[in-house]
Amino acid sequence: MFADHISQMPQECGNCPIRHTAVCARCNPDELEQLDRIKYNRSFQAGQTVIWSGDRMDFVGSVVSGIATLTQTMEDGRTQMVGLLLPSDFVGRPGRNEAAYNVIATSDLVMCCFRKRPFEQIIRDTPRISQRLLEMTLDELDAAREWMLVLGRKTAREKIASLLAIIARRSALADRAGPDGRTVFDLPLTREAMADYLGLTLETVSRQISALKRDGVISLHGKRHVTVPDFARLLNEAGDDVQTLMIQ
Amino acid sequence: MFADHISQMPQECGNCPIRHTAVCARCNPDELEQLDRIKYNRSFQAGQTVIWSGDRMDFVGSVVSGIATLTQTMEDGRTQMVGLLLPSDFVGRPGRNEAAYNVIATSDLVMCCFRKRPFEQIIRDTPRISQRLLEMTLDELDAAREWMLVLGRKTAREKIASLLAIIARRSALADRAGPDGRTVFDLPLTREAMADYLGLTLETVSRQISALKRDGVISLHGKRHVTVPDFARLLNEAGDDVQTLMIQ
DNA sequence: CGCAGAATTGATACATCTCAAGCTGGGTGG
DNA sequence: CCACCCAGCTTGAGATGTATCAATTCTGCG
Repeated sequence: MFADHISQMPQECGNCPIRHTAVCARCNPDELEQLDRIKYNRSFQAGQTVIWSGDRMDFVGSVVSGIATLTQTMEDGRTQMVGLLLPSDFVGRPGRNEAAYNVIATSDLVMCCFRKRPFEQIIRDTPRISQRLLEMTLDELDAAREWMLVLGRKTAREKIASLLAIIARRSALADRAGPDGRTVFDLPLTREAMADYLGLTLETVSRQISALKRDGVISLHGKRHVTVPDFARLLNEAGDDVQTLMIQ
Repeated sequence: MFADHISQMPQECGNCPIRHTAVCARCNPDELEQLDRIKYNRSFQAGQTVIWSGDRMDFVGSVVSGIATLTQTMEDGRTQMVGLLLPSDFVGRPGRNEAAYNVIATSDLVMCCFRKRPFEQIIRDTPRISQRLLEMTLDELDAAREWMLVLGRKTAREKIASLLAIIARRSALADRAGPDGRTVFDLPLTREAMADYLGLTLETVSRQISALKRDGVISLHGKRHVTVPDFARLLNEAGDDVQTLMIQ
């Protein structure tokens, strides 16, 4: 097969694309230097598994570029995605030795990894890092709770609309071009991955995307490139309170 | 109606039931003294709302005794529970001014509240507190992700079995009496609250509890007192990997 | 060109919801 | 002290949304 992973020389933090958004966002030069000493880059190809649930994990790290998913699996194969990792998102848990979830590269992926033991020591000594990690973890918890509402109470159509809205908002590619407020972005997930995100089957995902297209809520160019002519309408289809959400 | 809330004199931290499990768990006497200066107790009656989503929130705090729920609501009234708060659980988010969820007392409830501004200053200055908060937040995130698997991929019967197992494990009342390994505990939730936890209707909850009873997985004494003759069987009904989970 | 993975579409099955009717047990007031 | 009340719960019958099983149809790529 392919090389299990492809090590790369550490990059300069100075021109790192996630320098001001990742766990190191608020580090001063001295703290950055400390992290630099224990870091290394790893690259993965689309489809590769970064780590299996239950495996020993001797690093934590940040997604530098690309997309990965966090999934849980039941014995009979039912799969639920529990995290969607975009650049600057943090992977792994300080103080835990084994991975709790499968981490899979959905696209080609670059990660900035820190050796776990020294990283644990650094967060003990460096409040600016542990507080940034707390902030990021609280954000993830909020996102997880929003996701729980989607999983527990929304219809298939609302789920798809919610996912599209979430991806549009998180995706750096998304921008409202022109005064008409169209939103354009690429879907980073297959239909099956979307199904695992939303607790649906891939057939239901496909049908609901077709329905949203038929109803003019979205239009597709290819399978992955999405245009949303009216973002408020999409939020409305998601069952969200449009007033509250458009403000941000 | 009732008094909106009933203030009480702060209790001594020394004999506080959550002294060694809450956010203050690892404080030294000096740090405890700092927290003591900004804390106050509040009591709520069963059914009372602690705070509404969107309301200004000028405190954070810990559940001292009793049970509360965190819920999200859609405009049409659909409700999803996103947190179940037991003694020592933390409520509120440092750095946020408005509540993101409804917090409702399910039983009579006592909270140890900290004024938000000074608390935010203290966690900036006191690594032992912010690191304990990070640890608790990571635990909550893990619980939320487990819950997402339940919501997204489990059947109604598995959902009920999962909830019973979760409550049994978290409940202080639960104990394996005798060598036969029976587990006994009280349900702290109505059928409707269980439905909101699991993304079901209360009728489905009722039917599935009846089915588990009929099949001998559980027995009920009254509506709330549960006996589990064989905990491994309950975990099996929950769709969980029994090998992994019984070890803890 | 033709293959393989990804996606779409159709027909049917079934789990859960919805609507509706009773039941139960603990508290209250006559 | 008993009857009644009512929130919480159970059970039933039928409706419905999503899953399942099964063909096709795309699409990108060697």
